[in-house]
Amino acid sequence: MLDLRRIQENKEKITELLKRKGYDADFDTVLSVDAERRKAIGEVEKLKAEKNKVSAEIPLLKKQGKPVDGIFASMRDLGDKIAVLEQKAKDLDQKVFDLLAVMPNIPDEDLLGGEKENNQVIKLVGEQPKFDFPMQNHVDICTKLGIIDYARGVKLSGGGFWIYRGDGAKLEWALLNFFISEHLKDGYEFILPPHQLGYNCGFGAGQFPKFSDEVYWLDCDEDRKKNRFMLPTAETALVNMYANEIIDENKLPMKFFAYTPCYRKEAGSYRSEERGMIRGHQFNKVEMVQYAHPEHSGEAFTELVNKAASLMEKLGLHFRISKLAAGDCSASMARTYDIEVWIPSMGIYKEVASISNANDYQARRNNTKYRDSKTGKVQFVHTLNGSGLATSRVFPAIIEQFQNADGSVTVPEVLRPFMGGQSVIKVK
RNA sequence: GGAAAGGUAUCGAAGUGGUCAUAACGAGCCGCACUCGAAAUGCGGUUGCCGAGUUCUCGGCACAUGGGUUCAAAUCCCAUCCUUUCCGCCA
Repeated sequence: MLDLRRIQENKEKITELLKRKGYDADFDTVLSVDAERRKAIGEVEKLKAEKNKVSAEIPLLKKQGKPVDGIFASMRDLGDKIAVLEQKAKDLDQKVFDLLAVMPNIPDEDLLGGEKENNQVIKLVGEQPKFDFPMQNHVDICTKLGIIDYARGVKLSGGGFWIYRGDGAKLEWALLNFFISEHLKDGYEFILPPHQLGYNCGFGAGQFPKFSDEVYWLDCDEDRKKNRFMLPTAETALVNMYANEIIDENKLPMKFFAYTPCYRKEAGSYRSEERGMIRGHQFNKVEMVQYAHPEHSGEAFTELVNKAASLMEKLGLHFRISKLAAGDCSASMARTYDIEVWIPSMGIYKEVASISNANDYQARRNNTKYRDSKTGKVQFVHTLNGSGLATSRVFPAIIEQFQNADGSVTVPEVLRPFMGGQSVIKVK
């Protein structure tokens, strides 16, 4: 949610920044509706003040035995007038809210405008592996090794689902355990949230109302606001834990991570170009979230990027870090860096982690505040999130980057303690 | 799923149509006094949102949420949500 006061003061600047995101903001409409709203509120409050004044006098008059019937009649009229004006003010307030609710976050000033083509690679780690044998893609390798059962996954649930089995399940679980153990070392609190969330969580995270068709809905009430949905990322849960609360300033920054599956419709994506588990309806992810003091959210962002990158480095994978152009950042985010892993069979880098700073955008939507000791005022916190990491891209990258001539796959050293010391996955 | 009780500030809790909503009473927290210091004690302070003029003041709103009755609702009525206890069912 954008700050209307800030828009009022910096209309041109913010309009220009949002243009970089490809969003054409109509601030004149919101501001004029808001002016109407404030005027209506002024009128209502004036009448209410009068009503309150007279109401306070009634018991005194009664005590003195003076007649009050005439006053009752005029108060009834006043009440009717107030009701009409109040409804008007309420409608205008809702209108301002609705207009603001669909506006994306303001991108940081150092971001380039435009979409993916303007993303900047800011770091390249390792190098593309060379194979002196015919390279295979991860779907073929996994199928031959019997560690991912795509066919039976489809049988159970349709396209976009698969079954991890045997060493595949062990490798997946080892990855998650490795991530978890690293985050625990860094002092992040481990959270296992519900996988079904209420509408308010989607709104608070900034995914609703615009993108509410991209998640799986449960229940069958016609009103979506009464239903729950399967979380598309643990961020949606973590970022709403302190909604409507005032956090002690000295508790900031608060650092969390959660493991959950992520459930996404992924409607309209090109399955044929993204074979195997590159894009599924359910994938596992460990997600990091920080609640930060506004003055220190930049440092928190760097920390999250470094944490995600260090996981990739410890796995020994070749990857790069990209700073996203404004138009490639999601609506809620002011800045995003992606960590992208090399998928040899596709010849491209695929996102395994996305680290973002929402600034106060999410906190404004779900009312998450802290009391500032300097000013004594309550203010919105900054929320940041980052994958740490999603396995569904890391898994194929491991399979492909660490494949051997005989069709086996070498297990990264850091994962071996979580796989009972197993160093290679081969046909049984 | 059935029954009962309940939801008021940071916490406990009083208030059962108006003259007790910053909201009694108790605790916490902050400041001051007493003290060499601390404890104890005493005194004072301690909600958020919105609007108007803007270092302060004035006004409005908020007693789970949304409606209703009334000149007037924390209080009466309806609906919804949540909590606790008991019963039933159960991985």
